[in-house]
Amino acid sequence: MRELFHPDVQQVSLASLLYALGDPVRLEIAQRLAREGEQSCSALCCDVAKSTLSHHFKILREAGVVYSRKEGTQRINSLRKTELDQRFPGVMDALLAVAEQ
Amino acid sequence: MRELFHPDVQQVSLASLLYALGDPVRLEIAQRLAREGEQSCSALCCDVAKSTLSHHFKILREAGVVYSRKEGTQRINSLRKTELDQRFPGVMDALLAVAEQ
DNA sequence: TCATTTGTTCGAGATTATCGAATTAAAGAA
DNA sequence: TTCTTTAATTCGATAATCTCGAACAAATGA
Repeated sequence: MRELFHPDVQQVSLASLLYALGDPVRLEIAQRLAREGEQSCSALCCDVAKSTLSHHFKILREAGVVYSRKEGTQRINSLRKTELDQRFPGVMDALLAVAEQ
Repeated sequence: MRELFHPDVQQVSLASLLYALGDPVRLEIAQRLAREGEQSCSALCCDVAKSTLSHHFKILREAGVVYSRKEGTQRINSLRKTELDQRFPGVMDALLAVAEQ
């Protein structure tokens, strides 16, 4: 498993961020990473094929939402909250607060 | 031109809202409606075909972002800000503030 | 070395996006 | 009324993206 690409969040557009979060599965992943902290892809298993989940993580990574580091045979994902807050002040907090209901 | 469907914003999911705003053209439309007030589709002309623009408006309408009323040969669009604020507290304000930069 | 676990990549079929052309609807002029 | 203009939607075709299962790759441990 080779290292994955992570963009500089400062280079990410708001539309890209919203696109990444504009899918029920991806939004739930972001929400759970925020609430439960970093975890592996399999721990976040949603009811989609694992290849589809991999695709969703790729989109989240490329939008700067998620950072994935490898640890053994798995990949641990975390929300890039600090960087997102810097680039998009108030946005993640508002989204996560609404998603909490 | 028949009347168009407008959903109850309370029934709209956060993912649907983000999906609708997760496109550069649609995000710009929402942003301009917020800043400049209601206006016709043609006044908002972006550099896409008008059939594509019509498609974008349909998505914005169905996500509860935009209300369109007919006036003569044109359609006047407005942001459903009050209802969006009620359903998604703080979200539109945060997005519009970031989009301002 | 071999099997297991965890994810990614590949290839195919389904869904969605974009465009130009045709259509509909309202308004105004002849 | 009939014709023209303006504004936007709908249609049909092509392009791009999504989802899935199957195959593959990389690290772990028996």
